[in-house]
Amino acid sequence: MEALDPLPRDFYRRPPEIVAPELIGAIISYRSRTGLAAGRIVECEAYLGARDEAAHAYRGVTERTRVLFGPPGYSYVYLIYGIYDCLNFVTEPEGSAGCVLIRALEPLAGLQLMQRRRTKARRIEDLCSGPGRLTQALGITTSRDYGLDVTGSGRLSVRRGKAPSPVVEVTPRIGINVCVDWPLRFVEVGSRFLSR
DNA sequence: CAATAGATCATCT
DNA sequence: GATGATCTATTGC
Repeated sequence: MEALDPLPRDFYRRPPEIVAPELIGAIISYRSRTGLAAGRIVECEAYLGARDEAAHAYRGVTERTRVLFGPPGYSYVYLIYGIYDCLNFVTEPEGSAGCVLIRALEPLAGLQLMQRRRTKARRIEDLCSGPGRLTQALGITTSRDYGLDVTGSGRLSVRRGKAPSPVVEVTPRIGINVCVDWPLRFVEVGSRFLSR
């Protein structure tokens, strides 16, 4: 797993609607004190920044959205509904604020660790199938993991997946109430590990 | 199986 | 003071 190269910063320095479909099949790994956990991205969504009313960056720079306007290839983590953390990767050149929300993973490594963090998950399919679920399974939190460089070998990294490339399908995004019809959600066709 | 309520708090108005 | 890029448990058919 460590043998695969991380995706370079240039990969992220492009529009999120281009980066997102290419992230399907890529591998996220996270090292915590208790061990390593990793999964393959099977579902994600693009958020476009200034041209996208559903994006956090739409209303400009704030304390929370600061990293979104910085250089690409960093983590944007935030708390939603007071309970769950959501993981995004910053795209676009510095000054422009696109990002990709990771919505579901196919668990690959550290399954036992994930299981321990998500005692409510009864099946493997429930471990990482949702934005709040995967952060819980990996142990990612807003306070610890905001603004990490994911292009190196730090505790959070994203690596290119193995061939063959997955078949990707586009659908509208989930859980928002503006720009509802925009085709910016990307999933691996036929995956058992998607969110509902 | 589908619909719905409740949890819970950082961020923004 | 209102509002979420969600998840789970519970209720009802």
